[in-house]
Amino acid sequence: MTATVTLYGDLELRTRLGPLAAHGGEFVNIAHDLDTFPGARESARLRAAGSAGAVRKLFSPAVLADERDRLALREMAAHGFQVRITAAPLPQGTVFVDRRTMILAESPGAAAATRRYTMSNAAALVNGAYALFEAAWEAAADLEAFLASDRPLLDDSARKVLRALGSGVTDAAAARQLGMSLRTYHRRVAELLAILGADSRFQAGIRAGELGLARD
Amino acid sequence: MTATVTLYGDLELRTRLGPLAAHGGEFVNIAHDLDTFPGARESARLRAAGSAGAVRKLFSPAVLADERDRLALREMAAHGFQVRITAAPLPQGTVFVDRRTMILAESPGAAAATRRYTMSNAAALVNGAYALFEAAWEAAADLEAFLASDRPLLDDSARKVLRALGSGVTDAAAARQLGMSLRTYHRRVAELLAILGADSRFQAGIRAGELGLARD
DNA sequence: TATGCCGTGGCAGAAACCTGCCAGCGCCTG
DNA sequence: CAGGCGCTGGCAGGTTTCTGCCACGGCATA
Repeated sequence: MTATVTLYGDLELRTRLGPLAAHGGEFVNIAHDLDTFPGARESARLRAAGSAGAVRKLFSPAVLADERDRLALREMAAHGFQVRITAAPLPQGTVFVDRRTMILAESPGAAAATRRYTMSNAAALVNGAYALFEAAWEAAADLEAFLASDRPLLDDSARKVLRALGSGVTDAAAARQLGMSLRTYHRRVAELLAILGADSRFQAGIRAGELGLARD
Repeated sequence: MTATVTLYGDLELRTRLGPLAAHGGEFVNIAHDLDTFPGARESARLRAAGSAGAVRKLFSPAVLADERDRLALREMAAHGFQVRITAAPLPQGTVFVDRRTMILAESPGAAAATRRYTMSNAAALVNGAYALFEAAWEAAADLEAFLASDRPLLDDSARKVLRALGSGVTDAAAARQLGMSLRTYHRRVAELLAILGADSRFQAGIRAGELGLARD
């Protein structure tokens, strides 16, 4: 294979990717959701019997929109795949095989027969992209942690409470700032902690920090 | 230019990169430190007069090891560059120009004349790598936030306290788990909060979460 | 040996946080 | 209009956290 080739259609992708992925080495899949690459829902299960520990999957939060896909992700994780969610949209799908080959999905919305993929084993390109993947992976949240918190859609009130909490002032001061009574503030804090699935403020802070909630 | 070419030595890099970077469009620089790409310390200053807002730089924490480099980064930020630090090592340097061209540094430790770079404007490759960059960027910490916390090197004891705190149990339970008295645990907690520059546990939790300290 | 320093642990008092209880108010519905 | 519901705010009691104080033990040094 020359360093970089274009694959036309899902059939050609499967033809080329199949043998690469079949021998059980390291497999990395980065995608917007389970539609980014064809057969993602099925291939995960087929591979489950192999060296699942070498499989890493990074998705955008969009993958969690569908209940069945959430179940599918959980199943992957239960089979030993490492699944993480990043806050970024990941509009472009990427697959790494054994850190030597990468395949990029070019046309997210195209039909299976016309969809194009770019496949490369040029060391410099693969290594560079892989390093970026590692950076994104490092910062991404584990699937279960993500689901546990469910990346809550905090309403305005909750955001304000989170910000006040994060500023480090006493509850009395924060309540005054927000123009509510201390009792109400305490209620809001308790609700926020419940949303974040935390039993303490520190634990809630870690969750919020990891999910980037304090940046919103 | 064909889709992907190899550049040999820093001189050829500058010859090709110079015109691309000179017109002031978007410029992204991803690097281990300020040695990853030649002239990083000088070119940042030369560019400062242009559209600094379109310059983004992502570094690994190694870039902060040298005091002068920290000052250089601060200067970049003061000139309007966006500078972020990711927890990943970023062994491979990458430059994106206008989201259409990317250049990857191949030999981090090589001498200037023998160092190789791979340059590509293949849309699929560039877009895919760029998406990964965006994911890493999204999760990276702003330089000032990083420096403010200074990514504390927590010793074993502090890590244990952080983990105990993050588990959500009471201080009494955590102290028992760690085999220390409640008073000592409180001292350790206070020290950790001081290290994180926080006035409350929630605030400290956010800091720790954003910095990925809970994962170590 | 005596002294000083440092870290630990117990205790106490204060501050901060947590939550149940209840009254009051506004809104909605029959 | 009356009744029900939800939310707010004050209060009280309890729990958790915070930190100063002091005694003690271990270690290093003169």
